[in-house]
Amino acid sequence: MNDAVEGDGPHKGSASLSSSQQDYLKQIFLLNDTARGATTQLLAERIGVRPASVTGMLKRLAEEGLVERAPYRAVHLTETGRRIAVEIVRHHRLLEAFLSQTLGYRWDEVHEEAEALEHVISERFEQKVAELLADPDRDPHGDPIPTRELALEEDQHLRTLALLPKGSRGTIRRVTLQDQDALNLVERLDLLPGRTIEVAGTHPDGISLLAAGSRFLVPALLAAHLLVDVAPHPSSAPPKKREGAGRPVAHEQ
Amino acid sequence: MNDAVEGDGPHKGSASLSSSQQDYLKQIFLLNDTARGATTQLLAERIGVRPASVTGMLKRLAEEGLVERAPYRAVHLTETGRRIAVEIVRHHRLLEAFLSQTLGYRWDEVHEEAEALEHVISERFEQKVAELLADPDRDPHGDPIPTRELALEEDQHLRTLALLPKGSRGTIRRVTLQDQDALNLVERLDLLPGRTIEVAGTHPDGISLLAAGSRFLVPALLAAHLLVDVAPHPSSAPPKKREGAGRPVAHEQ
DNA sequence: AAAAAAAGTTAGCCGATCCTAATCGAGCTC
DNA sequence: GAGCTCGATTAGGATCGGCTAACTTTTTTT
Ligand SMILES: [Mn+2]
Ligand SMILES: [Mn+2]
Ligand SMILES: [Mn+2]
Ligand SMILES: [Mn+2]
Repeated sequence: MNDAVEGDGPHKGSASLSSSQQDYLKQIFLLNDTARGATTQLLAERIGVRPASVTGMLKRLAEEGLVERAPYRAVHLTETGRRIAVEIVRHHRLLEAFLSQTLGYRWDEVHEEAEALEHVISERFEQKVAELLADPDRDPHGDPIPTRELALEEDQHLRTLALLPKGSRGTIRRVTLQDQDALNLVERLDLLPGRTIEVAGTHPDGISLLAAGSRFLVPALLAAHLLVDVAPHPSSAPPKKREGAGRPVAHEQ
Repeated sequence: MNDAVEGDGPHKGSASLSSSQQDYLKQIFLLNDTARGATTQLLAERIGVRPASVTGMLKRLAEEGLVERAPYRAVHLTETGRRIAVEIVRHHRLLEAFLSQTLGYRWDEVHEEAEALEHVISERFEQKVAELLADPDRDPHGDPIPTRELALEEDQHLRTLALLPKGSRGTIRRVTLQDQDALNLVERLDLLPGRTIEVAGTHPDGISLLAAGSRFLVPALLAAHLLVDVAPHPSSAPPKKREGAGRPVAHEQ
């Protein structure tokens, strides 16, 4: 069977690739600026297949000039591959914003639907949605939406909550999680993008937080995935030395 | 590869079938209340595959209890198969209404996009769109949208423009075409659903029409696909004997 | 009713994507 | 630096949904 959508256009657009290929490219892209890089195993986990399948697909993608790889090494995207990957990330995040804002999806419901739709919508759909939402630059999780020209803003000033010293204050801007349970917890704790918080203390198993008057513990695993826009520290509270393991933050979408 | 979406639920919902299987069921449904029925050849044409592929797929669908067939005969849907088919028709038409009304797609752009999206949206998406549009009962082509409970209104009072006698007046309600060129022509002639028309004369090669002041010829092939809500004939103009071949009207979606 | 035409089916094949089991290699441990 | 361990690859196979070519059945024509 040929899952690939028609339209083997001149520019090798994402439209000529199967959903599966698109997912591989997207995950390679998302893992690329991560500590370990896009390894066979991580890709297998993210995509939900066995490592052997990843090896097979990477070979095919390499043949098509979308990735560059050396056996036993992490893969990298070619420029063409990267363009397609970013295109899909744009679809995904734009769709999440759309589902949330226009269709009234709950915060934790958007991801799954976008995961399937991202491969199917046309450029026209993308365009119309972008218009309708007036070119949003963030999805509901705070992830930046690549522009129409596929430029992707980097969140250089954001810092992982897990690494903030006691006394830090700031605003949660991104939640880089996709696990349903984790998302539900974030919602129950009201730690959605926009929420202002203050670090009340650090512990080996998490971060004690002050937000909206109450104080509670954010598990370390969760804190590693909350990116905070740190407020310029008030002169009265000098920054403390940070602590906690610098576990790499893996983004989804 | 396994194209089928997960979710092998208890009720054998459409979600456990591949897009391909869904398209077969849909086309069988649409051809079923047609003169020739769902034959291998017609299915092959509609779906865009070779007849041999249709035979193969029908066997698989029969094994799964979705169709009943006897070799060399037209296929029929089982009750399960029908339910799934109608579900997909609902998705398709609801999506067309949505693309048109919410995203501002042009009349002739909606079909193709809906063709792909129909297999991918969740029940939640369907639900939210139906809410947003306040349960529309027609898509932009005038095709009835099955209800949430999958009831499908029949257009018994509508008649094919091709068969109307001279002097008939009425309102175009449905355009059962999907060919892009044909759709464009319909739009140029301004024969969209809602347009009031009067038959000025019948010819072997088409129907002469009075609409919005101007008079023009509608090719027979087109006229066969325009369904008209005929106005009660004014007492002064007695109905004439009809003429023209009773070519079966094949619907898409 | 025989022959021709059209429609449908079968057989054999292919490519895409997944799997398991077995093997191989890279990089850390001692 | 010899192993050991874990990650990666290869080999072989399954399934799905297409295709072509050849054959069979039905339908139409003569
Ligand atoms: Mn996806
Ligand atoms: Mn997101
Ligand atoms: Mn379809
Ligand atoms: Mn329609």
